[in-house]
Amino acid sequence: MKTKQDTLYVGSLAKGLQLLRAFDESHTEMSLSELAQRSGLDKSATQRLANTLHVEGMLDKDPATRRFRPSHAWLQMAYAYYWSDPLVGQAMPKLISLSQDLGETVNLAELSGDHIVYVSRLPCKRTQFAASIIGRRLPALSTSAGRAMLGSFPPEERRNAVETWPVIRHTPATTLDRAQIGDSIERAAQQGFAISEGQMILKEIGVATPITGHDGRAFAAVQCSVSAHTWTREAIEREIIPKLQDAANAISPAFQANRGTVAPDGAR
Amino acid sequence: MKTKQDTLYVGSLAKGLQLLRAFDESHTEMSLSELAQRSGLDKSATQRLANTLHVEGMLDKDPATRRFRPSHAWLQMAYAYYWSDPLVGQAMPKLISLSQDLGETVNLAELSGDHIVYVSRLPCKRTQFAASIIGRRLPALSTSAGRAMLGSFPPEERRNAVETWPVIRHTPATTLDRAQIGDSIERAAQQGFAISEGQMILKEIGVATPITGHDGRAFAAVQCSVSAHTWTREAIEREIIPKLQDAANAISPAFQANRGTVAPDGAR
DNA sequence: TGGCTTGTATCATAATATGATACGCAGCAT
DNA sequence: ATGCTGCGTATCATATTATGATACAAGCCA
Repeated sequence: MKTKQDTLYVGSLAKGLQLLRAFDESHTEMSLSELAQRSGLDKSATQRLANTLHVEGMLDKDPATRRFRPSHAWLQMAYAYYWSDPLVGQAMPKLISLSQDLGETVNLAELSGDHIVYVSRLPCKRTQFAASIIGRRLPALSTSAGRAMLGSFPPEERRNAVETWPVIRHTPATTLDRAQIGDSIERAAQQGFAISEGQMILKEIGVATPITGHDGRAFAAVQCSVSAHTWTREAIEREIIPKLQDAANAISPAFQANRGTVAPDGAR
Repeated sequence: MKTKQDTLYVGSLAKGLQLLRAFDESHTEMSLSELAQRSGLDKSATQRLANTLHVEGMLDKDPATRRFRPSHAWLQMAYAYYWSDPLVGQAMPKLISLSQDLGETVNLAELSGDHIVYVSRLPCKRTQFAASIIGRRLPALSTSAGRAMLGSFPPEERRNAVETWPVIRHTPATTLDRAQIGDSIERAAQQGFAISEGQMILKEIGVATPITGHDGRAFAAVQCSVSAHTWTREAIEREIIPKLQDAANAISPAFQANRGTVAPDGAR
């Protein structure tokens, strides 16, 4: 397979990254052969690359079971990321206040292609584990944050997103009908906030307001997750939305440089 | 340079990782030549490897300035890490309660060689930015968490650590005298908790209690950071320590498998 | 014991990464 | 304008480097 580009593309490195990517929610530690399977590399390659990653401190290896798992270095990557993302530093203090004020879980989400990524999470109430850890990537169309952001896009782009961006069923309540999703975004565009219900977890309501750059285009959102058992839509609009909007507006100052996440040249 | 081991060590991959490691607090986005400088690789290598990382989505590249920076993928690494670390899932709920209860910043720290790593952070009060983000790595000897953990080690090992583990001055108040550090750890061993003051940030007090495995050996700690302006040592011992200990004890159930972070064979 | 799977080690081969070099394009000072 | 310098990009012949088939060892189950 000559695959991608040519020179100035180092296959070995790419394969090593494949190994790293083989770890996820349901594959938290793997034997050599599992790794080989999941990464699609042959045994020898896996052996060499995994060993390298181990020696370099990217993978821990249980001396007894010989299984690999992510090392602390994976957390340090997040640490480095935070410093590099100008938004985080700006937003964090306001998010903390907001979280204290609301007493509910508050998140910061950024757009990443057609998904959103939770960049910062401040869990308050007891909450689902997955809802308390950063780096989670979800289809933008299925999240309040994604919809809030899309609401700030020009209509044409918005339509295109609604038609082509991915949607995956996570709960029985996940909206798969793109027309409905479009409506939701339309409403977000008019009201300046988005509410979604039970899209990822049943009985979980997401509320989000967009953080916009100087061009009025959103690239992030302040999001809040509450339980449908204790909150009604009216109460949310009355007590949460205003504070969310204040926070988002406080954060959206002079973010001229919207993160230039452009696909590498022609590829992908 | 034949350097490390031999076959079954893939140099290109290692070099790629070097590039990733070149990013830190003070180097958040870099041009090609900066990257080359900081990683010690020649221009061509840097070019090829950085390009590969970009194509693979590990580095974003600003199309205008041509500078590289960490991509969202770096956060997803943290996401994967969390699932792989059994401690986090166990601890998170208790930490959230604790944080709500205390109204102060609560952290979960793990031992990583002679350093500690903040694995989870729940910022409450307005706090230093660095104190609110995960993955931070600090010399164990200079932190309350590290000292609390060391307190659970057998005396011989403890002594060895006090003598050989690294210490770096971060504030004028950082304790550099190893005898004093030894005393502090001694006290931690007896009392079951450690308090440190102004080690990393002036006027910041750290309190920590160890999370121990079945063998009585600590591998993590619950930590709390408070301001010296509003807290006295007495108040801390009276109001914070008991709750910290409760939390730590609640978390330390049957953690038989203490994280086998062993140095790769003979190397390093 | 024998057959299975999984981790580890070895080795000849050529494919792959290498890094020197050259080009184009900025910005900047003259 | 002109020439200089620094930077990102592209090219190419070379041999260093990664490759993956194979063989060996160790544990596990029947």
